[in-house]
Amino acid sequence: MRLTEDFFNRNAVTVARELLGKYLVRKIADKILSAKITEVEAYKGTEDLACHASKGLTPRTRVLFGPPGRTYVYLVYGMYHCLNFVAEKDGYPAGVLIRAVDIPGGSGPGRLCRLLDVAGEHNDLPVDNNFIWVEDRGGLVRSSQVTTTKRIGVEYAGVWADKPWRFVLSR
DNA sequence: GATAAGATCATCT
DNA sequence: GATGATCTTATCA
Repeated sequence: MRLTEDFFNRNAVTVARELLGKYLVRKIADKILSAKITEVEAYKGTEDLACHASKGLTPRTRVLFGPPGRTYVYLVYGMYHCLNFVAEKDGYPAGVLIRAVDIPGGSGPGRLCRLLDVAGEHNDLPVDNNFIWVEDRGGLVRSSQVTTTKRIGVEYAGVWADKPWRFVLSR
């Protein structure tokens, strides 16, 4: 079944952990693509220097402060997009970055968005949009399959860079 | 196999 | 004017 706002309206780290094993579904025209989520990272709060919201509420981060479950798509390094889902209650900035899904060549957030044709126009879509969403297909994820590590590419964030907020699903 | 550099632009200072 | 929640390609060993 499709995840609703309630799923995302919780601690961002919990949401990230539980997104593992769920299915990312992308609808392009009348074609449906779906893939199991295998790698995520949580970003939460204005104190988390690795989180975009640490800059405060700006036109760009406005989405993160909004209601949970919405999409947050942004451009990094001028050429790649990253796909996130907003977490926690309306007014609290947090999000979960989808780093990888279980499709050939789908590892890495940049490649993921290129393969699924996700770009800037998919930013700030509501939970019940008809383009991209997440489904729970009932598969159980054993804790022994989950690897927890620090987040990638955020060394500049000081102590926040060491937070174990990245979750990887192994086979 | 490993490391280095290049591409490229919205956002913030 | 500087800088990234990245990936690909080139060059070297």
